[in-house]
Amino acid sequence: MAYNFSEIEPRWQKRWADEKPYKVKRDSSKKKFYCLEMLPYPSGRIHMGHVRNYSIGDVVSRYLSMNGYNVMHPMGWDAMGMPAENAAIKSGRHPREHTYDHMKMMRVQLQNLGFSYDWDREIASCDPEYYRWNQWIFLKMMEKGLVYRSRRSVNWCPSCRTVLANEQAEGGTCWRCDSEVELKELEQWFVRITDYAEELLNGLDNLPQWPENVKAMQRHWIGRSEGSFVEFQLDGINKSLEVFTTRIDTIFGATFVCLAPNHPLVKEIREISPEREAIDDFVTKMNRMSREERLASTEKLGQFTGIYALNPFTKKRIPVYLANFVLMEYGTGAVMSVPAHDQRDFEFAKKYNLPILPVIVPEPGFRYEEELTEAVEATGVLVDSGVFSGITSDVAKIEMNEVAEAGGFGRGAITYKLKDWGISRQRYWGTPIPIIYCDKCGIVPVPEKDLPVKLPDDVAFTGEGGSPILTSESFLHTTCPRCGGDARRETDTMDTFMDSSWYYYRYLNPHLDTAPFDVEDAAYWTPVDLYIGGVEHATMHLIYTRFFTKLLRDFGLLKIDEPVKKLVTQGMVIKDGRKMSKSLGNVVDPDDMIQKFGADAVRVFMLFASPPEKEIEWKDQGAEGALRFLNRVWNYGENNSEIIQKKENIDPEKLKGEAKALFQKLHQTIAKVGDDIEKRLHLNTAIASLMELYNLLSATDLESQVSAAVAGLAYRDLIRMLMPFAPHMASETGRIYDFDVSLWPELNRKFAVADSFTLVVQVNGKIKDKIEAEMGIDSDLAFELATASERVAAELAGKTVVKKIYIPDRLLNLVVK
RNA sequence: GCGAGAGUGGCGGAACUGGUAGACGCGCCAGAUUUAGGAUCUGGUAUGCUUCGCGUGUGGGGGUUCGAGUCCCCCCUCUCGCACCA
Repeated sequence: MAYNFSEIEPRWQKRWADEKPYKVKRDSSKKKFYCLEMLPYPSGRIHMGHVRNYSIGDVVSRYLSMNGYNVMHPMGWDAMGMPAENAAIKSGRHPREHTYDHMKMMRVQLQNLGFSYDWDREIASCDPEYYRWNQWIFLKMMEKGLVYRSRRSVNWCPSCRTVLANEQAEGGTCWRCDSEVELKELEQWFVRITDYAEELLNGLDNLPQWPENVKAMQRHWIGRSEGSFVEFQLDGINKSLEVFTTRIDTIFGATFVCLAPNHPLVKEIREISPEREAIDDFVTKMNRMSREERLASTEKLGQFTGIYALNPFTKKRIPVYLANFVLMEYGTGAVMSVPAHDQRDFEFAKKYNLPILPVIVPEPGFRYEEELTEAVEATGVLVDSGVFSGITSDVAKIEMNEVAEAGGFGRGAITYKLKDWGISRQRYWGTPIPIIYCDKCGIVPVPEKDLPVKLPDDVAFTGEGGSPILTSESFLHTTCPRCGGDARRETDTMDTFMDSSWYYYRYLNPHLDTAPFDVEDAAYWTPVDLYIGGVEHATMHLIYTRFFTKLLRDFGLLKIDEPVKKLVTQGMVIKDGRKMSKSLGNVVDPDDMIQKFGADAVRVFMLFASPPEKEIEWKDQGAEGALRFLNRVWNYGENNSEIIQKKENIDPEKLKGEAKALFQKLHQTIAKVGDDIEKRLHLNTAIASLMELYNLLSATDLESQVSAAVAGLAYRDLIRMLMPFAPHMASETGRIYDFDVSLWPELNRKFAVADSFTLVVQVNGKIKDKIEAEMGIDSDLAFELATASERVAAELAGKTVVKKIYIPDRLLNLVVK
């Protein structure tokens, strides 16, 4: 009879839910392993990406448990955020109801896949019991001076009606809804992540088990740049402007200065400039340009301001321009332009006929043409640079910084692309920022004893007039904790990336009400040993979460510097060569697949088709193949139940022939599968070798008693090794034939090697023959065997062997003349 | 443009330390079983030729080596990320 997954799988799932075999406790006598998968947003349905992500984690968790590790394997919900609130606006139902319904449905789906979570540790970030600690962390940060309020031009999504972090507005569009992002001035709460920029950058060097591309993305995101701030006095006005440059060594070649069109100084300049109208026109034109248009073209556009600046080194008077390529978000929003040595400045100078003045000789003997065709960006030796002429760029940078600092008009400086993290969101479904505004006392933090500040229920979800929280009278009005007078609450909520920055610490003590988590539990369980998730979180979540770990460490709660030892970013699950999406109509639903092939087959196919980092194409035929394999194994059991149940003692030393070969294959497989899971996470090759073991087992003749005994053993161990991949089928098999599937088979290294090998004989590097030989033979014996071969002998006839290269147990190469 | 990674049969992929290229699976072909289909089982499946054999072959070209999918140099293509970052 075929393996009846639709009866067997639910039965085991129920048993696991009832008996909780995956519940864990701190136990210092055991080696711990913290296996974490990125928690899902409760959208209502899990998708194939989740299935893949969680299947990988489940194999590792189950495998290590079977090997005696104390494995922490939790699951929870990133449950705040805009979709639930948007749904509430449409349906009138409270976001909480949506969210809890969704979590319930998805929990069932995850249980249907047989994942080994300790469900008693489940968390939901929308639970006040959880977000109370977001608020607590916020207050702690405030105590340490790590949060501040500031009026800033921020990324505003008109559709979501909220502020977005830079990371959430990459490419000028909202990361959630893709609408075009606008700039808007708002009072916001900011977190000083830039205080940790240097450590976040340097820490990457201590993460050898993180993928190189993720580290590169983070380095780029942090964007450290060494250079100088230099102040330029404006001619005839008592004002100065500050530029940032990494090439102060080229300052004698600066022939103009450029400002970002939205630079604050522009307002003042236009007041006194003869070019007032032209400035206004240009600024309007730039503002009108969409971000897309701006990105599409690299054409340099500029406008003379009518104002001149004085180069502090040369005292020369140079024009100040507005330029489209200068970004207000970076450095000071102003640059000194050295067209001879910067390509952008060069293009600008060409277009507006500004002088180009070379001041660097990149290599000895280099001559400048009458007319440059492009900027010379290499460093070298300074010329025409006053007292600095003749020294190298490197030295000049240091000396010029010193001169600038002594003269009070500049200094060496480091800038970052990383910005402080704006966490205010003008939405309801998030953690309330625990702040009270009092007319007398000003900004007052909510005292710790009053936490959590809970989300109010008396709100209307109309989709109009900003955050729904503004409709709650009970929430808005409060009393000042300092003076007791009337006061109002902060109505902004936190970016949900705050929630997900530390959730895996809360799993340790999900219901603790005196602290976010227990310090000693954290000392035992952290860091996370393996973290699996999508590469789309390479910058945002994975930078924030590293930042939070450093914060919590500095609060005295953690003893680690980095949260995650090994990071794996799994590839996408695609269909018909494309990303699955509703609009393409190529979405594969996990529930349908479970119904069709069973959870075990779905899991096995997902893991078998590709190594984790790579993309994977969903194919029903592939899942069919996985099911076929499980079925074959199942049927072998049914046909040979006696020998499987017998459990005879085997003396490996006395084995011969087929029995010995199978025994050796078994131990080779134990070694290989263990290595593949532990060292490389190549679950595809682990499954392949299990298939190989089965293929040999099914081909083994069971006539002799010894062979049958070894086959029984091999079958039981095969099932044990299948347990992490296909836990339902393995559990049921173990139950039927009465053996324990909770332990990984013990490896006998002595038998994990074969006793013969194929000696490959090459002559001048070309394969001439393959000869079966005993393991461990020496070079002379190998040569003897080789020359005994007719084909090799024919090759050697009449020639001299000049060199013999013998690679033990593999190959013999004879170099002949 | 910059950064990271990848190019191996019809397809997904394997080859871990420079040592038998194509494990394992999908698909396909043939056979067995079956009234038939499906399922199952057995065998075959890189390619060329003069096919019990010989040669060629890991995107292209060169190099190092007794030996290269693997190491080095140049080029091409693709994927991902960033993108006027001063």
